[in-house]
Amino acid sequence: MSYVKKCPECGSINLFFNKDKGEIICKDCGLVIEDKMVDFTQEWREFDSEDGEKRRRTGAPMTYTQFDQGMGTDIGRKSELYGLGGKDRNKFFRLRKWQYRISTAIERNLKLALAEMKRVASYLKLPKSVEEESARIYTLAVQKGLVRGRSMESVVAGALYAACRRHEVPRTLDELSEASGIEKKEIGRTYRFVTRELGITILPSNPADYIARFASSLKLSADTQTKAIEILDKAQRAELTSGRGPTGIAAASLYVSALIHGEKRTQREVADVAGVTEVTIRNRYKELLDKLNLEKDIKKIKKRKKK
DNA sequence: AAGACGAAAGTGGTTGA
DNA sequence: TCAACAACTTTCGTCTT
Repeated sequence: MSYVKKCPECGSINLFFNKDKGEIICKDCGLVIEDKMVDFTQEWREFDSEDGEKRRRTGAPMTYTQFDQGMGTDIGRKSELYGLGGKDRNKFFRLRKWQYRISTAIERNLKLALAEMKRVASYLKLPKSVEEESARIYTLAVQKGLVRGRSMESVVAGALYAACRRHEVPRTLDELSEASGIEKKEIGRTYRFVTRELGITILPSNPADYIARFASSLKLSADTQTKAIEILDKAQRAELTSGRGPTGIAAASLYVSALIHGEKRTQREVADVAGVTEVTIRNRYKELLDKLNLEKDIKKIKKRKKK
């Protein structure tokens, strides 16, 4: 297996390693560098604990979701004091004190923020990869001093939102807002600010990414989903999508395709799960009918019903 | 009676001077 | 910093099933 250290596309060394999918992805340009990777479990067997100690070559995985990336040194607790004489004992306490002092405001802030992030992420059932990315973004933001003057929570929410977008598992601002208790516009503001300051480029979110989630909460069939994506595709080619809110488009496509497949949902229902109003769905829906001449499909259904 | 449709006025955010 | 502007929402009345 070739061992990749740099992204062949943009040269970045900022690679993202997704254990579940077995992929390596470039965090900067999104290129999937290596997929279908082999097996990452240890290749030896442990017959007793000593054996394992000897053969283990690495420590715990490095992660951004721990405030010190899982690599800090801990000076132990009292239980480990057993057997230390008076001199050593004093030394031990001095070291503890220092450690405490060293953990500056930044680190304490990070600790708190990452706890909050974990909470929100699990509330939204976000995959680990997104949480990781979000933690990375937040860490960078703290290091650049971008949190100053903003509430920690809002930056956390902004980082999460950005991470979702990057990983193409978009959650709407509304959902983030509900989960974090931060106002929607506040999240949007910090999100824009942080991404701009950190120079993170975010691709405009793709309506297709919303389809699966909306469809499942509406209990629509896989066929309907496929059709909706097909419609979306056509809509994009007809330039109906630029400038419009992606959720509106996704919702309208789903609505139409549900209609075609005879799994009718009311505009209200679709509007609710998509977080837009019926009116928006209607507007998009009308455009879709006009530009993609789907009328014939709809009419066919109606005729079939009459028979 | 519920859902679909459309008009009109209001809202928050972006853009360009 | 302010005004114009586009997208979207809210509200409400009417039509259709």
